Amino acid sequence: MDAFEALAEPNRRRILDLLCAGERPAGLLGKTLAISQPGVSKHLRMLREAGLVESRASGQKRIYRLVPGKLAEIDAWLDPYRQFWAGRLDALEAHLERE
Amino acid sequence: MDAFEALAEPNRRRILDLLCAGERPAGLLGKTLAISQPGVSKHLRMLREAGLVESRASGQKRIYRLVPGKLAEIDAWLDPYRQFWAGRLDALEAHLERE
DNA sequence: AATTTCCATACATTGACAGTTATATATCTC
DNA sequence: GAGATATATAACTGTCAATGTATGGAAATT
Repeated sequence: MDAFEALAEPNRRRILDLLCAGERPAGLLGKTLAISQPGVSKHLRMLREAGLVESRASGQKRIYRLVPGKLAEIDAWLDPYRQFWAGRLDALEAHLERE
Repeated sequence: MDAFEALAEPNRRRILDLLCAGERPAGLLGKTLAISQPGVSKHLRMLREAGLVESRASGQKRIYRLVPGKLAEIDAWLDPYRQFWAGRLDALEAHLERE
């Protein structure tokens, strides 16, 4: 499961949104988002396999935290597209098309 | 099909990468990426439904072009996460956690 | 008008994933 | 150590996407 696939699921994005505010135990994530316990656990597993989160044990609990590296990669992937919504390169594009 | 789902498929991202260099007819996209003709057509349909591309007819051909709006939305979604890979807010996060 | 080109769509198959239920494992409390 | 809590995993099911094959339809060519 790569990062793009992991982000395709809305609940997983909501989990990341919560973790953006700081690390959280798995159970709290499930309760906050009203997802079943096995549901959260599997989403967290996929987020882990995608490299988007990490976990550590703390007593009975597993505390999850965001790992920003993969999101930074996506941010970098977006880079060539930024020129489009900046709207600055219509003329350049037309020029390239002519060649 | 929303934009995140559309981006989950590697060939669709490659299509967008090609369109980033300028508009292209469907057939050329398929030939460049070595995808079957129905394959490209269906990927393009999903990209259209996700609002990531638009097409216009030109004779027999359908010319596809990038529509940057949805990518800009994803860019905006990433915004709260940028603080993480900037690495500037560890202290702030710890502070928030203490409350 | 017959043929070719370019593209979309219908159909069928396969595989992956989301959700539920039930169970297993580890930790904590008493 | 017995029971309760927190999490992970297994098994099952329904749904949907990805792909291949075949077909349909519009525009260009002859």
